[in-house]
Amino acid sequence: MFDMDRLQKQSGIIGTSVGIHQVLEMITQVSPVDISVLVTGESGTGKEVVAKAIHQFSKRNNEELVVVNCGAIPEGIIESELFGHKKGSFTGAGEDRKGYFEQANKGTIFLDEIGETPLETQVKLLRVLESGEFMRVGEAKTRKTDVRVIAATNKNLAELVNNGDFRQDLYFRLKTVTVKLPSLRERVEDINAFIERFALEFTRSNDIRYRGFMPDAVRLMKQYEWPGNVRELKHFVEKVLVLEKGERITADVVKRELTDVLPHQTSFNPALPILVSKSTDKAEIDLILRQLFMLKQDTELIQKLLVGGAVTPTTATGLTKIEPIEGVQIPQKSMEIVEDGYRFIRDDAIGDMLIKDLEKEAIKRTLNFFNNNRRKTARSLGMSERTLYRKIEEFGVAPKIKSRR
Amino acid sequence: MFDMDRLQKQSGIIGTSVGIHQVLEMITQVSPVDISVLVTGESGTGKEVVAKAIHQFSKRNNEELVVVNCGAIPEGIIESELFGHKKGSFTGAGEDRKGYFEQANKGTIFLDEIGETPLETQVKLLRVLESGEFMRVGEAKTRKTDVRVIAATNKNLAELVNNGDFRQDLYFRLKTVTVKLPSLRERVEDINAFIERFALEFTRSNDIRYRGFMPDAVRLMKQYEWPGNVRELKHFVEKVLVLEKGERITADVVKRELTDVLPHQTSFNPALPILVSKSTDKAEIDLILRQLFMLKQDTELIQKLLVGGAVTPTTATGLTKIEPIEGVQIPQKSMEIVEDGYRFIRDDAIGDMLIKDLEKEAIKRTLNFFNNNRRKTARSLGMSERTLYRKIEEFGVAPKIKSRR
DNA sequence: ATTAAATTAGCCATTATGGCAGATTTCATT
DNA sequence: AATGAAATCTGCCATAATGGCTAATTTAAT
Repeated sequence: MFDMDRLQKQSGIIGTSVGIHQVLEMITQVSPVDISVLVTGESGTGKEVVAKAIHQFSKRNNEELVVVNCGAIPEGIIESELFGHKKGSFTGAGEDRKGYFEQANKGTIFLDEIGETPLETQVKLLRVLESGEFMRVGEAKTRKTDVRVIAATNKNLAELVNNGDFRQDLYFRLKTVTVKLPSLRERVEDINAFIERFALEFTRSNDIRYRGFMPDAVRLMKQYEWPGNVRELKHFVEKVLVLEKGERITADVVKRELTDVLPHQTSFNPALPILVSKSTDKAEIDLILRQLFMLKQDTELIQKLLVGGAVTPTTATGLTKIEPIEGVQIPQKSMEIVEDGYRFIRDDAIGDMLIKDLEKEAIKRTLNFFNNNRRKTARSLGMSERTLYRKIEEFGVAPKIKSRR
Repeated sequence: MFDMDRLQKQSGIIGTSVGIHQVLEMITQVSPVDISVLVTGESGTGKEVVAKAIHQFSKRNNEELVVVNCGAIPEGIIESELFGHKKGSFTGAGEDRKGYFEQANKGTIFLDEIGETPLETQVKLLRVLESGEFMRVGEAKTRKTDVRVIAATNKNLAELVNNGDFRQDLYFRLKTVTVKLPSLRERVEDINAFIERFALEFTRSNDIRYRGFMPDAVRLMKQYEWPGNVRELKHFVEKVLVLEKGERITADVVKRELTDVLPHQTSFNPALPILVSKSTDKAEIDLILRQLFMLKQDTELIQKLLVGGAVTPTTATGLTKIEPIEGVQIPQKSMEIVEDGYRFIRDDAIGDMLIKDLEKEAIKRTLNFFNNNRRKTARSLGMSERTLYRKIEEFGVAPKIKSRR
């Protein structure tokens, strides 16, 4: 059994509450064992973080972890995505396309929102769970994969089974081991740690001064239900930090902002029309800041989707240019304002990575970039080929697949 | 000839109007025949939907459909994107790579906004259309591909030819078969179906109650010109649903919102900064709301463009290296990104930095982060303090200014 | 079939790292 | 002002890592 402190540190799981302690214990127990895991918990409780931790501390951690959000894949293509299909080649002439199960061979696949999977697909999931066998769409041949499955849901699967929306056999199969994540209300004592963590991360990466939260403000936050759990808390912390512009966060601020939060926050805030009944300049400015902040979150999502530059900025030609608004101090992500010499490392990584981490990632991704060509990778990174081979061995970062010319 | 109902159901083409009926007829006729198709119609009329339907019911439907928005690709890289390039032919071309025509071999390529293609590129398009032959950028070798081409434009190509902006030979080649999509004003009787469809989709996915549109409201909408066609109608439906907060949509609402529609809905109103500096009344508040709503739409447009604009998601899989255009296949790429280890280094740095560079930057910035505290920096980076001192000396990255505690 | 390029890993000299220690300085607390 | 803890800084030495070199093998292009 390995060190719980190390687990918590390396996995990024925050908290000292009993509930989270049980989760950590469960992770230490199930990680080394090649068994299916079902992670349950309300939306926003960190199911993916847990899945990642399990993979990280499993025997498969040098293999791939493939994360699939079953709820976000349209029904029409989900089987193709999961199991692959017989199609024209993408990377080579004549090769069929692999699905996620094939991609995750030897590794782990995380099926988030498993309760959203169509019934027809569930049959096939059960099969691959039990025997590792699957077939690509449009193909008769049975293929094999060796994948550890971690599934997650925020729904009551038993209820879905009763309703006929989920297969009982698959349900029993998945829930061999269940890790239940507590909601934020069930782990109130962890809120302090979350606040500090989110605040520091956000202020650090956005060049906002941070002066902390007043104790009574934190107390108020602990009394709130947080239907959106950790994710909602994160957004809330970030929001008030922006709105208060570097000042200490008081109970008044928290009270005001929490009472303005509606139970179901969607991508567009229906609170908007209610707030317009205020009439002061301050309220208007706050409203505008609030909305701009949410739009900023949307653009942040888009940035993430863009993967920091996989698409050149020129491909955005023709899009509306959003002008800075004079007189309104909106912090810009410092990634967009690159100081001289700070060019390679993400801002939010500073203070959060070992040199070894950097090295490993650099090697892995540069190898990818050069299609696993060792010579080119070594030259590009400024290390000897001999050393590269050793580090590939050390990090386990490249398959023994040959790549020539 | 196959079932028209099945076609309409599976393709998602909405409408019962004569115009749309003719389109469906045309699709049934051209789909099974390996012939080039030109899809014309105003912006927002659903040209891509038609292209997808044609592919779906063609003999090539088990092969790839590659969707390319020619208008969104910068002139400088369009030939590289379409035909591929030889490594080293320009900055960033780390390896040889295939273009869309090669990728779509045996399948279909949809060239949206074909009228935006540069003249020099048109020559090469004509060649690949006629003989299937093309050359990668920076390479002399002729390659072959077998691709069905569907092109689309909202421009009058004949006029472009007269102006010398489009090649006549390419034009004649493309317009062998033309599918002309009617504007929304030409198919007013389809507006009911669109409204219901958009309303249900939007309210369902955003947890908004839906109480329908009053008949006189719909009547008003049928009298509007809809310069932005179906796309504009969709945005309008969504907007009023949000502003009316689940109440039934009345003719007053429609009248108010339609008369408030600005001529260029995609532009950002620079007046906004001015407005925030004044006291506001209801009308101005409404204006603010509308501007903000349009901003939201802009971000939605960005998302759509990136996910579905240049390359269709169906081509996305098996990403083994970071390539600029493949970055557009965002959903799958982001799944790869959440793999363990892809967290610290900026994407555009890969292939462009030495390990020493990373190390130097990491040390420098982590020192900054810890206010020049050597002990904390060394611990954070996972190196000995002794080594840190040496590297500080080696890199010359810190002043001899003391910093304690 | 041929050839150049690439992969892979052993060997050994050189270089880098980390542990340790001690002198000195700085900071926070009382 | 006094005190103790924390931090800075650098020499020394054992160990670990790197890089140059080599050769056998494999792969891809022609």
